[in-house]
Amino acid sequence: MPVTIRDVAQKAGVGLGTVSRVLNNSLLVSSATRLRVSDVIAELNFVPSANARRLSLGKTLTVAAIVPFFTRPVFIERLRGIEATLSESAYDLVIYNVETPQKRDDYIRNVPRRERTDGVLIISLPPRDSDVAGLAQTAVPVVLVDAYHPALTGLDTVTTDDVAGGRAATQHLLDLGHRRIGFVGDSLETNFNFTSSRDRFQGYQQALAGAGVPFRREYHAQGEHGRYEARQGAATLLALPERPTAIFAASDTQALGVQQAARDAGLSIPADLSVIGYDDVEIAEYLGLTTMRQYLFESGKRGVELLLDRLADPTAAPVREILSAELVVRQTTALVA
Amino acid sequence: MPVTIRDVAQKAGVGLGTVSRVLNNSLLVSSATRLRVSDVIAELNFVPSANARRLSLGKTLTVAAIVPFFTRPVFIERLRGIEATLSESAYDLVIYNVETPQKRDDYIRNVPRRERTDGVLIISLPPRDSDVAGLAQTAVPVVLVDAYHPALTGLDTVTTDDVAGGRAATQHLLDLGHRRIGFVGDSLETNFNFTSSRDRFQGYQQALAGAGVPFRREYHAQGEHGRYEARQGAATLLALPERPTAIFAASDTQALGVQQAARDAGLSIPADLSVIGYDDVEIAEYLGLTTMRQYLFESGKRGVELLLDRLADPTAAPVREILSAELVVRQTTALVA
DNA sequence: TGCTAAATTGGAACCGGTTCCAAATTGGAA
DNA sequence: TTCCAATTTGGAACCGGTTCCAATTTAGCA
Repeated sequence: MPVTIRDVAQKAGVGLGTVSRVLNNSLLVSSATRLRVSDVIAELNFVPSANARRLSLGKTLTVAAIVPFFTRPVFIERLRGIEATLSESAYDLVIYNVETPQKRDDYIRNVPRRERTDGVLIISLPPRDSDVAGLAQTAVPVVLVDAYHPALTGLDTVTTDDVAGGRAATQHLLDLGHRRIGFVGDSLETNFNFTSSRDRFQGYQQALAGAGVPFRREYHAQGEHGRYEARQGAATLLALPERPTAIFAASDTQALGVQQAARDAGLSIPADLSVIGYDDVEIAEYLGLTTMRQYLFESGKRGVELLLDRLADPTAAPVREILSAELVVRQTTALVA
Repeated sequence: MPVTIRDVAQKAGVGLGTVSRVLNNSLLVSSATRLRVSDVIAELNFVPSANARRLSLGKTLTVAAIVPFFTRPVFIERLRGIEATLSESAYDLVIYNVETPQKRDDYIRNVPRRERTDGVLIISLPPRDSDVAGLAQTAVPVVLVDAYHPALTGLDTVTTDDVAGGRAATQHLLDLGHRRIGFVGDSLETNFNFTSSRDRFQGYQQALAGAGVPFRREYHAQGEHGRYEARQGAATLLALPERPTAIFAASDTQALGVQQAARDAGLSIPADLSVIGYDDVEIAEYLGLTTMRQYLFESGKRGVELLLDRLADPTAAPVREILSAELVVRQTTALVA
């Protein structure tokens, strides 16, 4: 029932190869013919079948993004960069949302296949050792965004230096005179092997060491990622006999939980407790939260650009890009009392 | 290079029709044959080409969602419902993000085509009169979610009764004794013809009328959707000689702007000013914002369900579903002083 | 005007599935 | 044992594009 390229060819009185050439702006068509064919295409309201095109080209014209919890602000912002950049190209975006370790394994193993997609972006999901062999020799290009594996040097990657970011956040608190600094973050071992919290914790430890402040195990609260869990973790810290005067939360979401805990404990911010978050999500500005700004949108954008580059030239040397994070001082941090 | 169904057939010593039957769980295969073919499929790590399948079936196995500003929390939450429901089916989701009126027109006109997709969800974008003819007779099923057009009675729709919601929000303020109630919302005419703010405004007027409170034009602030604009609009209201004692914001985002304006004006909430929002986005709970809860996730879920039903039975009578909204009282509303 | 190179054009073959019809096999009843 | 119906199997034709090669037309030049 739909109009096909053969209908157009017949009506225009040309061969179907010619119609195809017109569609693809080939230079091998005389302008008279091009005009005639274009008219018929418009007249019949012909739109070529994307599927036939894909099959014939042996490409899917599709880029896949494998992303965990895609409704969290951090991932949304990265996706926005991906979408904005990709929408200018000929590729469609298909999102694979990961909410369980099973889906994660399924997608990482089965999405990067020529039959499914032309290229893959893996967001914030560090490959496991068992994935490495598969990813190192996939038929389609894979770009890691905010994820890394030491053995996957062949893949383009865009990461943020979370260790440096964690150091900078902690240094900010040290500079304000704080010495009793707590850390509220994800469990060091997560189901999804997220590294950001772990790396920021490492930066925290480095900064403390650099300032000659001993790390106190009891100042480290870890739990599932989320506001509620962070609130509980922070509550424990604030109940200590010698409570921290400042808390570094591994994400803005967790910083909100810390603020709740402070409120619960009757502490005012920043007078009694300084709080610094991480990410600079949209709501942070509204809440006046001091935080580390990550270039989230940019990371998605760069990821797509690297992927498109690689699709254009599969032999180019792999690129490893590292974005920086930047301290944004607002109203939740102050000199130690 | 990739393994094809013919490779499998050859290796298993069967015809390619038989392999296809195994893939599609046809009953017309003996179990011995099925087993043998399955073994070869596993051995060769064969995955059928989705494109070839689509072309052969004449279907795209894809559902399109046309959604404005997909990074806003409200739309994200609807998309989450869509994604969660669709991921259980055989369909992939392709998101068309609308950020300009041009894209909107382009997508509404060109996405609902058999060549591109099997079904379309249009989110929060009310069709224009010029779209009606096209949508009424598209080749593919279209479901409207949070959007409506009186002439499109043939389409399945899921909407929320925003007029009733606006009435309920306003009634809550009236019940608390407020009589000077402001409204901060979108411009009545928006580029995208969004109806939610307009409808809630209508509910607001109805509730006022029902309580015998005259509508005061100067209590109505309108502007572009956003926190910043709402802050400005609210500032104007709060600067009036006889300022409102309560403000109904057409969305939670705008309610945040109203709160900022109150803070700027040195008013405390809810002692000096009651504020109610709309949507109950995630952050509302954290901020203790009184608001109207919409079933956003549910709307996406139902939209997909209606679409899948229609794909299964194109002749069924169109369904029109209306979700309700629910008052959630938190800490930003109180009895009038 | 005749001839050759360059520019256009037509359409078969192909991409990798599904489907349908005809052929082969199996099983049961007579 | 024979025959027929039911079950199972094989593979050609098809979906609608692209591409490549051969054929045709056009253009340039002696």
